[in-house]
Amino acid sequence: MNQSPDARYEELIAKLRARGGRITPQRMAIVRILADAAGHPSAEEIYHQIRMRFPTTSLATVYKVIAALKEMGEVLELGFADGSSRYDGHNPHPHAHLICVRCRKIVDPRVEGLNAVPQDVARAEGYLLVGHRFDIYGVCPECRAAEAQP
Amino acid sequence: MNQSPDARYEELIAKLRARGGRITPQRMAIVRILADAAGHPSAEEIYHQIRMRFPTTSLATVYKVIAALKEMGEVLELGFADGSSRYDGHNPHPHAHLICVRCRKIVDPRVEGLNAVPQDVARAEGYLLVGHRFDIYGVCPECRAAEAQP
DNA sequence: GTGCTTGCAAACAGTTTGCAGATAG
DNA sequence: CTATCTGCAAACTGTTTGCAAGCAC
Repeated sequence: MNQSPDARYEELIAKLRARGGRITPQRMAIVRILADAAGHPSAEEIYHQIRMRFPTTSLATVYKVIAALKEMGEVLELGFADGSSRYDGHNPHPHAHLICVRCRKIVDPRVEGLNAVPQDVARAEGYLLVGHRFDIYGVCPECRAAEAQP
Repeated sequence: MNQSPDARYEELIAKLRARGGRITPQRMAIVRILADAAGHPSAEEIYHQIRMRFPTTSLATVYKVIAALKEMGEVLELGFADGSSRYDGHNPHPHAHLICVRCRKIVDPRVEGLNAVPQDVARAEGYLLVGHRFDIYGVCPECRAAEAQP
């Protein structure tokens, strides 16, 4: 999961093809953006980036390609209460996220001693574990500095 | 926070009044439902319960009253990716939730060794902690039994 | 050539808002 | 009496869907 953007790109394209999917220019571009992304882009952000190279690409296509990758378990969707979503194409397994409430930046922090918690809690209550989500909300260093002298 | 439904009801009404709010029959009924609720009702569920007693109450009023209680920090909103929300009128502080992906039931599980994690992670990354959210997804015992013989 | 994919536009759903009339204090 | 609250209906917003045309294989 700590592979290079290029390797991740090739992997996703190969998995799409193995599934019987067709490799269109739009799909290549969307997968490229997901593989290169340092952060957790939204559909709109992917859409705007795509438009630089393929100006006729539609937002609907972005959603459809992401949906296919989600079904394959290769993209993690972080859905928010306002109906918007952000996507992680690098690490599709549940992991903690640190979210700036001011600039909406999302990073993957290192978290200790959490791995067994979901399974332990589920078992204790008689549940079959399916997944989990752990979001920590805060103000990032840049936004703290910006708030200091507004 | 482990008070009786009646005490919680009185507390919420008193706080609404102290804020200069007016205590209408609709507000009394909505606060009653939140204070009595064992689970985490949705706006629709509150709306349906209200209608048994005050059949002219509108969904908009339910949302407006909940919004006022949220602003006062007395109700915790759990917003989901589909745009829907569930509300906890008992414990407005962030805490873990165990959510059945089949029947959507939400319970508050006991979780060990998590208290310091959000603050530790935020500090380690230079963030100012604002809050957090920890959802564990699973299939509840009742739904597991139901799935065994469909 | 076949059938998956694209792009447009309309639909969707829970929530929010504007406003006129009702009402708590 | 007057400012807040209610209820209706319309608006909002990111996402999803239906369908005809396009294109990968």
